[in-house]
Amino acid sequence: MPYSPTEIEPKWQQRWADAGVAEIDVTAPGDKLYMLNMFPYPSGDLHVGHGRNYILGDALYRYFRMQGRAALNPMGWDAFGLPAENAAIKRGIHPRQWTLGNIGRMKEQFARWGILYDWSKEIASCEPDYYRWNQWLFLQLYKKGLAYRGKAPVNWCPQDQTVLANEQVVEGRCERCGALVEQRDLEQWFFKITAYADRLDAGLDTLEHWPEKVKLMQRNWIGRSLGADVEFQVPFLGTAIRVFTTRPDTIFGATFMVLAPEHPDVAKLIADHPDRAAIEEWITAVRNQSNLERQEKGKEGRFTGKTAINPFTNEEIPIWLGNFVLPQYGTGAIMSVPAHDQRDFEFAKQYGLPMKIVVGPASGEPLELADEAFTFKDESGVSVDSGPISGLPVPKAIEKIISIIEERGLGKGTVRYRLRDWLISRQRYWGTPIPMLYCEKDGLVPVPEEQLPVTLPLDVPFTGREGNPLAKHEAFVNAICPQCGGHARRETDTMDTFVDSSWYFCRFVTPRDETQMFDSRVVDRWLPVDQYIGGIEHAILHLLYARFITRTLHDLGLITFEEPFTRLFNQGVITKEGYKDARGSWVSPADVQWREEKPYRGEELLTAEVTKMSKSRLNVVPPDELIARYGADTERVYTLFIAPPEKEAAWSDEGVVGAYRFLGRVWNIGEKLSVKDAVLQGLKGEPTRAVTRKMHQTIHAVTSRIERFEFNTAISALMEFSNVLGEAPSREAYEVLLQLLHPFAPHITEELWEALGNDGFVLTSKWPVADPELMKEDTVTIAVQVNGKLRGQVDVPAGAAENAVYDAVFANEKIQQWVSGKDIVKKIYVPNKLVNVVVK
RNA sequence: GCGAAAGUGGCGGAAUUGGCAGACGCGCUGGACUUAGGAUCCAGUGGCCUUAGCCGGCCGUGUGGGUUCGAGUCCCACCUUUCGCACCA
Repeated sequence: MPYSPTEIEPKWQQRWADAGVAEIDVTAPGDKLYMLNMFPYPSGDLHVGHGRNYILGDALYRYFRMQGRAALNPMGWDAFGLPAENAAIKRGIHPRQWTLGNIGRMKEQFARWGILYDWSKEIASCEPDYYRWNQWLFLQLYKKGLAYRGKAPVNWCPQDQTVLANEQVVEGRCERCGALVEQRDLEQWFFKITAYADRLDAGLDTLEHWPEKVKLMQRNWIGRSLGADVEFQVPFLGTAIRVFTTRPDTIFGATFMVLAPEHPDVAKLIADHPDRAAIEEWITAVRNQSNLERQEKGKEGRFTGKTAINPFTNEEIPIWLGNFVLPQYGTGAIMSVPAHDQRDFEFAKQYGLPMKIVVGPASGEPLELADEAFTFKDESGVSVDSGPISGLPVPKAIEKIISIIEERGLGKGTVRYRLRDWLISRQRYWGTPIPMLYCEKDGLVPVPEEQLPVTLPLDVPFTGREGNPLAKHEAFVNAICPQCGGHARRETDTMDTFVDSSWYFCRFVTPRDETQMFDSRVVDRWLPVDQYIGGIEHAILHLLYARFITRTLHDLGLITFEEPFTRLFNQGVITKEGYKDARGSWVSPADVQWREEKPYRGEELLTAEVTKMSKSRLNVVPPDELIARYGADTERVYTLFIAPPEKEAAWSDEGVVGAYRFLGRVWNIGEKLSVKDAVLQGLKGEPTRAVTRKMHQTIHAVTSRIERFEFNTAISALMEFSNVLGEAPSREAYEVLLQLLHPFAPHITEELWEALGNDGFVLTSKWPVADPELMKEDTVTIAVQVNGKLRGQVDVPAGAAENAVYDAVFANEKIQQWVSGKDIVKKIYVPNKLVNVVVK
């Protein structure tokens, strides 16, 4: 019988499901292991690029099961979000219906890939029994002052008609739709993530099993910097303006001050300015610019006409307004040290402001300002012309000047963060309603916990215009104030979907609990998640929010851990060639003709570009055809074999057949072994010494490589083993091959396992253990170098004494040609398998 | 500009502690089987030279130096690419 995956795969998928092999009782004892793939947004059809993520997780899950671990592997749906609403507007289908339809299709797809999830724990964030706990969480944070409503300059996406978190703005554009983001002053809901900035930063040091890259990205995003707040007296105001600087050691070189145009003291400072109107006009223009526009326009400033006193030089320094000073960071005011800061330098040059050198190289050579500021950041620089800190290297100077600043009451050493509060409100329908009321009498009133959930009404019209459809739903908007019983208006903003995904991993262990967010005792047993798997695109947003919310849950006394994910793995994306026409539109591969190895559509030459697989680029490989032709096992093996899993990998339709041939060979060996013919019984005998050795080497290799996420080389080791087995089949070794191959190709291995007459699943069999003694080679090949050149090879028994190796080497005829009797052997090295003979 | 990672055949990629570079697979070449092959199986496959053939030799892991008996691997300098951040004082 030839290998026919389409016949065997559905059968085994059904059997696993019927046996409920992945369902786990979280209260039963066992060596727990919580595996988790980031729950997906149910956008519809999955392609082979998505498959990589889940196949990888499933292979690992099956491996841990065979190791005897009580492994939990749940799956759910990050089911709220904009695409559902856009589908509703475009196609008239309700977001819920669209979402549930996609979920159904994706579940089928997971099954066809042979992926095992514990579906008894499935959750969908768009269901009231899930999102009511979002609302409950919101109320707890509100009580603690960690959720608040505030007016702030926010990012507004004119395309999606909603505000965005800072994290969702990429290069000044909406991360989702690419529209240019505008700055607007709006009342919005925030989570006070900044209150946890220090803990989120410090916690990164405890994450030993996270990729360094992700930790670095988070660290940069949190942006902790040490420095000092210093007050500069402003005689005109009669008070001081406070600046933040990370380089207080350069304060003797602060020759002017720059305020953000939004700074609160600006109005007073320019009140009597002769050109007040012009300056105000400029300020308005700057305020309306996005960060991107500000940067593109270059540095611009206006002189206020007023001065401040440098507290160390006692000189009067001019106060300027500058578009490059950010209102949200530090105090919105800076002391400018043009000699030692590139931005200050450019500004000073542009407006002819004075510069003063106060740090020089440790060598003492004099400096001359040319086109750049000198930014000594370490011991390579020493303070000069700086009174009490002159002569000190930069780090020491910073330390000393801060203590002087504090002694003299001018300010203090401070830590500032780049991180800003998390804007969580969205003016969209398909999300968790924020459980707040606006009472005409009592103002802002939280919805009492016993009234949760605030259910999202389903009967709303989707026009795509005039903002949030929820606001037009009278029955939803009108409410009764729980405090005074009078009329209240319900908050119609919904929560950012990142709120949903910042605690879902806790819900999975007790997903049907109707009385609480989760059962703390069970959560404390199963969490933190032992192995979290997902794309690098979540390195900042999701992972930072999840770490933040986990800490708030900890502080609420609900859990005892602070970091939600012990190990993190980010798989790389799958790429494929796409084709663009002259206008830059993507062309369907079906319309591409190849002429002289170049892609054409009709007479038009197209350009080929390798990019991430995506629907819009028309370069997706749908798994259905692939599975119909080669089977899911082939896709699984190919996907894992293609490249190291953390790396980007280029999909190759030809490459797939390699995996298919490999499985075909494994199948054929099984055929030989299971034939009843007595003539072939000889094949079922004991494995030869060479096969036994290879078997143990392979067990060792596959085990250690799976543990290190080196799936590509784990599979190559299995290919080698099967090549050896093909020459000398043996049942014992073959069963081991099936077990080692199972995590990667579960269906074919189950089928062959059964054909050999075994009871039960391979999945539930015990992972083989390698015997180090049997792994060793009998002989060692010695390569001999004479004067650094390879001159011959000798086989010696493994573990031979040095003298025996030496004798064997010189008994070899070939080597003798290169060594004359007069030569003196100076050194002999026997590390593993290479002898190096050096002659004079 | 700042930060991080990576450069190995035609391609994806292997190479515990420095120890036979190119495992495994794709592709390619030749052969077998075929009405057919874009199916399957077998063999070969880094480059150059040498040989009737076996054998043999030289070069080779981005570039240039260094350490070492020995370097893809360690050290120094440089080049290139990718990714992340980007007026954060």
